[in-house]
Amino acid sequence: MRNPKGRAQPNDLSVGEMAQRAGVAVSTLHFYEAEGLIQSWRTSANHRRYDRRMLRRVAVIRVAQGLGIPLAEVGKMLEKVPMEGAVRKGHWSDASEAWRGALEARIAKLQALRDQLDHCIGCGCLSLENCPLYNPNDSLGEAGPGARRL
Amino acid sequence: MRNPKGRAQPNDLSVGEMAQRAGVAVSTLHFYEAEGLIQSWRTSANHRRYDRRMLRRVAVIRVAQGLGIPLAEVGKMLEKVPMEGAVRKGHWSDASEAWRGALEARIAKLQALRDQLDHCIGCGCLSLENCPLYNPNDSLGEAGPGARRL
DNA sequence: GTGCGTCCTCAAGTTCACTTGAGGTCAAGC
DNA sequence: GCTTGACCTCAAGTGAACTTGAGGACGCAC
Repeated sequence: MRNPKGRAQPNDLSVGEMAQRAGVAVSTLHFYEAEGLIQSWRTSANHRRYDRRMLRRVAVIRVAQGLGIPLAEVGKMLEKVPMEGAVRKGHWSDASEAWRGALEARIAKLQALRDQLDHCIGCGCLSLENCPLYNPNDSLGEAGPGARRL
Repeated sequence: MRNPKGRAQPNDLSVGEMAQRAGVAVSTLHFYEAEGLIQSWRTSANHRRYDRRMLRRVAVIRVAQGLGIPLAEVGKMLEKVPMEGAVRKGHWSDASEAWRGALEARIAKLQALRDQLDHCIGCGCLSLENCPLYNPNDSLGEAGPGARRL
């Protein structure tokens, strides 16, 4: 990506600037770029330059990370939002729609945990079968890290 | 732990039984035990036997895991509940109390994400400074995996 | 022309939460 | 007496999400 706009964009950000403004390490941006989550173009000195919209993408990635959603999922969601060309509001809302169900489920689960932690744990219903909280098979980032079965 | 009760407890569970009932792999139980999250005694054949209350501990661990809370945090919370002797309801509610604040915060964050995903992402406020969602420094499992700075 | 700061790449290291594998014990059933 | 199944230990591997380190390039300032 060697400056697709064909000219210098003084508003574009260097890695250092991006890192500072997004609150992440430079190495993290390198990593996200290698994973295809964000994109940059290069100056003649081979330095990265980021369009400001990448800031928004990074912010979304971090929020999702904070909620325990794996990068692969975030990546799928972000595919709906173009990196170049016009980004309409509709792109983002299309993307967000895909997450609504999972978010709702997560909220419900957390609320159930909060409301029932005393009672539910106290009464033993967390011993599995009857508990509304304990449902091993749900998706979107609930798998967690670690080696998985083949 | 060589049967502290001094006699066979026919209601106690083997690893296999525990694994099946808790919905986790046998290796996971070995791992949790090595981490001090659960406890067992051994038969004369050196096989593990679990008190039924360990089922509840495992369930709590799994729920917490599903919410992205790291094992170290879960361990601290579980320290409040004794592994042997009488477990009173108060033990669990004491333990749960420590989590309330963090759970509330998490719920609020998720709700904000749900309610504002369209608008917030669409309008660009996720570009950091103004966004109620994007707050890099909070605790209880929001750090995520990976190498950390020394 | 010599620092200094910022950037580059690529390989290897790290943490967490497990899983997998090799090699072995023990009790029950045929 | 041999196989089968469930269990044991200990070491090493795995995947995700990064970080750290080595070695080097570029551009500006003095």
